[in-house]
Amino acid sequence: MSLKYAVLAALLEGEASGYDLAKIFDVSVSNFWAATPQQLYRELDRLAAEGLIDARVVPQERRPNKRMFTLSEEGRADLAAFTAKQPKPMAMRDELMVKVQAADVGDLGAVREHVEERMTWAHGKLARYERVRRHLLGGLGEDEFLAEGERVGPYLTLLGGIALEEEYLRWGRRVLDVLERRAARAAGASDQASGPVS
Amino acid sequence: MSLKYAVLAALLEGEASGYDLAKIFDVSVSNFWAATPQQLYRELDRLAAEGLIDARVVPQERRPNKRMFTLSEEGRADLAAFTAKQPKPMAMRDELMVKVQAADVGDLGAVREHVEERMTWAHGKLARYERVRRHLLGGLGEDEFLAEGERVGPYLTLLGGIALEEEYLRWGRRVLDVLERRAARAAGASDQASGPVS
DNA sequence: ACTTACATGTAAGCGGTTACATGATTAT
DNA sequence: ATAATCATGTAACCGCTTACATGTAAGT
Repeated sequence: MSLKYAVLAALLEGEASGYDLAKIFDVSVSNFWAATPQQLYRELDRLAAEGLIDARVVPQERRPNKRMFTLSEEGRADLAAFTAKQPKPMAMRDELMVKVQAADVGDLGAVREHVEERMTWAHGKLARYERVRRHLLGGLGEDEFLAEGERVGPYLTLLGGIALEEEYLRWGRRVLDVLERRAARAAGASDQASGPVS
Repeated sequence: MSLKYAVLAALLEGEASGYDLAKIFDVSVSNFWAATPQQLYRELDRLAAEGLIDARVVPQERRPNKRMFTLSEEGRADLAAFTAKQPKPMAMRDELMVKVQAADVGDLGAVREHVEERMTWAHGKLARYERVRRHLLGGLGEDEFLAEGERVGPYLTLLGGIALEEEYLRWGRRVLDVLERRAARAAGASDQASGPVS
């Protein structure tokens, strides 16, 4: 129900095609709103039908035509009204956490690998976030930007995303440490079962 | 598709009714998997039909009968196999973040209030997590528990939840600080427009 | 008197996911 | 050669959310 507003908020940054939005959602919005390209295309159709965004078709010679979308005045007003309404609580779904929760009765080694992969991913995300951050700051120092910049919203949500990934990394290191000790203990226990080495 | 495994993992803790699970999901699983009671009741029906959990009806005199569920051997095996499979990436949907993202063109004061409310909520959640934590540790020190405890999974996901909420609080303080300065600046700008106070 | 806890259920509708389909261009 | 980028779209299905429905008992 409010992918709608995530899209309108993304269009505050300026005109974009469905494809552009898919990328934007992938690199910077994904930290608080997940959406697939298909969802975006359908949502854009609806928003255009509602008059909250304006669409224009840009013919291209060597590529498929594209539709570029801009926020309409109605869309901007609707978005502004949305900011005043009570937000729904955050909804999260993370399979990795379910696997960690069940790690003791599952495959300890596999879970450790999953955690490692997620940490690698987090590093990549942080690198991309850092680039977005520099782009947003546009050469200004953070304090200057926060005091003088036109829009701080995207910067603040980005800070949230960065903090989240960094926290994820700290947590991941802890988990790996504990699970490794578990695996060692299990190995030790089976050594004992088959007779300790004198 | 894998509320399924979140439920099976929750049943590792022991027999529970749908109602019990709703509470468990509310106080400790919610940090990585959101589910409503209705979802749980339907999922439990399915899991029982699949033979992954065993159900028994407990007649009660002064209350509605309840169905108590336990993980079956098949369920335990299925869950163990699940831990070895590649996890899907985390999916998050947070309206508050969308509102912060659009704060500059929306209602600054309302957004600040939303952030404050969410911080109050986070404090409550942390207090509950702390209680769950002490319960899990069962009097042991953390290091002891991690080395000797039977199951560390639930403790590790709890640590993740705690870290997440603490991070949320730090981020929230930052956001409030910046948005307050914005509001002050806006007030200052309108002072200037209507003539500064000498 | 009112609210919270206990304990489950049906049904409609919306939103999200997955599979499939097309087809040129640019980079490795 | 192969993969990735650009650029959209349809259709089917599954899962999730919301509203409604029921009824007792204990606590404030």
